[in-house]
Amino acid sequence: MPSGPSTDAERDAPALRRKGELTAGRILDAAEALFAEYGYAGTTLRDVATRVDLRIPSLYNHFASKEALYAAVLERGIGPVLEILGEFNAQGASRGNPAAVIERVMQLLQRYPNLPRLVFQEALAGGHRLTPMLRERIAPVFGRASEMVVASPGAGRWTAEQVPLLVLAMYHVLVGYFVSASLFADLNGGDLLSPPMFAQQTALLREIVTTLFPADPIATP
Amino acid sequence: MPSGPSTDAERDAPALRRKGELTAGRILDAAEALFAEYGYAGTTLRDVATRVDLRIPSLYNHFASKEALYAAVLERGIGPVLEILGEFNAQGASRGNPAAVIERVMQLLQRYPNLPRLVFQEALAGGHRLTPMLRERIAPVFGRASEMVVASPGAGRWTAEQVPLLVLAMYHVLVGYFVSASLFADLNGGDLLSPPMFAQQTALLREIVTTLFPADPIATP
Amino acid sequence: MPSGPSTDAERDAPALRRKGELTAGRILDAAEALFAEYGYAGTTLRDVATRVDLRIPSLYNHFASKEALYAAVLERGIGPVLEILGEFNAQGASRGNPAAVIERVMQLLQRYPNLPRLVFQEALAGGHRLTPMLRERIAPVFGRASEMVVASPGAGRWTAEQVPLLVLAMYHVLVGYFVSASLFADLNGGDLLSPPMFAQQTALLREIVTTLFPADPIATP
Amino acid sequence: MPSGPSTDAERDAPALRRKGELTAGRILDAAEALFAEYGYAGTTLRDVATRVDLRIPSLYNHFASKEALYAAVLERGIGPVLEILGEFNAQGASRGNPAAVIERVMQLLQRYPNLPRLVFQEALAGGHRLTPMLRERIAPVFGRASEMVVASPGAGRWTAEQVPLLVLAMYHVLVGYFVSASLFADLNGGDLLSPPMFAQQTALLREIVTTLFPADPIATP
DNA sequence: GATGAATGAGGATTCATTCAT
DNA sequence: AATGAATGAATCCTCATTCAT
Repeated sequence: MPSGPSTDAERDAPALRRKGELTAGRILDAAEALFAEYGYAGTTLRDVATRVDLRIPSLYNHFASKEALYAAVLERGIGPVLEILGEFNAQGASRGNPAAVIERVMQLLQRYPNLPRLVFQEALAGGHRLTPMLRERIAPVFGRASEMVVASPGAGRWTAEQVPLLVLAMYHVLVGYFVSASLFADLNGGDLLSPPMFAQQTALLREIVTTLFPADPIATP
Repeated sequence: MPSGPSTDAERDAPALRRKGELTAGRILDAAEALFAEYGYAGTTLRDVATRVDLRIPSLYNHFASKEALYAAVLERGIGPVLEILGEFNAQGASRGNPAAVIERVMQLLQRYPNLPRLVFQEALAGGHRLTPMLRERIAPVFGRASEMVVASPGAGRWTAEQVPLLVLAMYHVLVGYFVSASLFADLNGGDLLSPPMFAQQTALLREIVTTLFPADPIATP
Repeated sequence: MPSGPSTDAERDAPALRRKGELTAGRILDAAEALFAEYGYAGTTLRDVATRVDLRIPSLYNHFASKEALYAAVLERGIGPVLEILGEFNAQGASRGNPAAVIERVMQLLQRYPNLPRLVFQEALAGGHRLTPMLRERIAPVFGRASEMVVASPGAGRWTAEQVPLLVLAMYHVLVGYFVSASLFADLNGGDLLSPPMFAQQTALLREIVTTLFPADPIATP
Repeated sequence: MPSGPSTDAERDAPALRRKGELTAGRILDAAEALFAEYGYAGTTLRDVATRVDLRIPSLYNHFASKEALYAAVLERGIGPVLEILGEFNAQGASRGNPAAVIERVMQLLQRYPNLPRLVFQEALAGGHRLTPMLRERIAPVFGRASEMVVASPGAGRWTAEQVPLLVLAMYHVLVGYFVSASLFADLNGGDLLSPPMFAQQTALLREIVTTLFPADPIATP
């Protein structure tokens, strides 16, 4: 049980901190959505402030600059995903079941739908704004993914040089799905982010992976 | 009898027009590269003008506004590709050889490396700036691609509902390759746009397609 | 019991608001003089800012746009005059003493010397920038002035159809005096806005009105 | 009968000159209307060129600059009126019939309806753009008008100091009628420039003048 | 005489940021 | 923590003007 506030002076300190963090969170939420949709240059602090019903200068009480806010958004968004991927790889790389990984990642992305778009914004811009730290943490994920593919039963059909490109391709299929959602809705009418469509995409991915990495090693003599 | 009156105004028009069109072309080149890299909001007319070694107001002699310039870039970039895809589909849909199509498209994209990035910029932004005209011309390409997949020999393994998602996935693999080039270089060190890498990617795609749509339907019992 | 929660945000609001309103007032003053002299198109925000010793963007902290600033100038300038005229008419229409009205209006205009020029700028431009609200409030003033003329003792010499034109003529004499001041100085050398000249003009107007509307109805059989 | 063009070389010279002057005239027409409505600053060469269906640089074949065009408009507009007023005064000053003068001026202004607005634009701006030449020619008109008033039979009621103000007032009544036309239409609904309204105004002016300067000096003891 | 292309100067407006309150 | 006021820098765009054609 938490101890209540004792002296008069510090009475509301924790409450305030809590409130402050709460506001910071709301700012991050708003900024994430806007950065994902309009990119860094296309997002203004005015937009962010409006969404949080604050005045612009108040944002500076929580983040030192627009760049810092952007970095925080990326960190908060990418960080957890990287961690989960990391854990997953740690346990599972040996078992090497690509289909299971992909399913897990789809679940992740469903929960963080802005993430793929943020990452793509970055990819388009050359990633120059990614914190070096973030970069350092993204690279190994790619590496481990490649290792996992190599270790998978059906990997025999692919050469060592093809594997990174294969991982890249899978990454594009996964992430592109989210990025193209609004354009696809425009052209085709279907809402890619709706649960049924999402389930279909997951199933399709499973099938694709199973085809490319047949679990039955007999198929690849 | 004097020769028919020729308006003074039109005397030297051709020469001027030629020069003007040339400049317009250079502006489009510069704008295309910049829009592809920095997006619409991240690109300034100052950047464009600097690249063409013109002063900003001169741009307005060729394009009515930044938006109009952007539209012209998209039109000039996407237009030809759509036409080629259209022709290709027209002839080939019957034969339905996805691998060949993909190879052809890779060649196209190699010649227009900015195109995929432009399209993804649009996809991220929701495509709101795509001319309705452009929209109308993109949709059928997707449609015909789906038809072609359905008509291909190895299509048996995929349901009708899966096909559009499958096409979307292939599209992401194709296009994403170009978009991620700079990020990939950062993480992995390899230059995706170098000829050898490019050849490898093409080969990989062929193999993927052959696996997903085995030409010999017997292979998929 | 603690006193009700007072939002942090509103703590020092009054002081700030006071300062802000003061600045807004100074901006209005400067803009009024400039709009009156150079018109809407001929006045730049740079001129306004310079007069108030502010930088241009600061103007936008007080007025949303140049148009909004112009509207505010008109409202602040015309509003009070319309109110005073309204009150005056309300009391005096019955007594119907045109000479008194004119004298009162002259005093008003002397206090708001920019007003006539603003109004004339608008008249020349077709009044398209007058707020509909302002328009609605100007019309009745003209109407009541006409009624007052009709009700005046010496009105007998003018037909009903002539009255509006007569009011218009008086309005032009009144307002034109201020508008032509600088041109008159140029041509004639006299300063129309100097007190003695002003007194003479007032006397002249009284005489003109008395002649046109002789208080002694006997003179008009 | 005029001699036709003789040698081949100069064949079309007069025709060209004629055509050029014609174009210049059309430019002046367009510019006059625009300057009258929007003022000097509010009128752009683009507007003028559009009205004449020319491109902007062509205007420079006829007028050296925007200022020069403005000066030419004023000269062409005010010049004839000044001349006519001059002639009129020359003959009539002795007879001194103000009512006749006013009627004549009204006819003039009806033919040059943009003139009053141009002049008022100038008055508001302080007349700084009036050619010195124009200034020199305007002043004497005012002077002679004053003399005429003094010489008129009913002048007895006005002091020498009042006369210039009286002339100024009459001038405002005359000219303001045209300036306020569009605003009046807005407020009152009547079209001041329609022939019946115009006739009424002329009649009213005659009556006003007759009242202020009774032809029968006996009436003013 | 007419015009396309080019441009310096300047237009209104927005943006990210700071500071006092 | 929140905000009104202020601002330097930069935004897109327009304007009057020139020049080669």
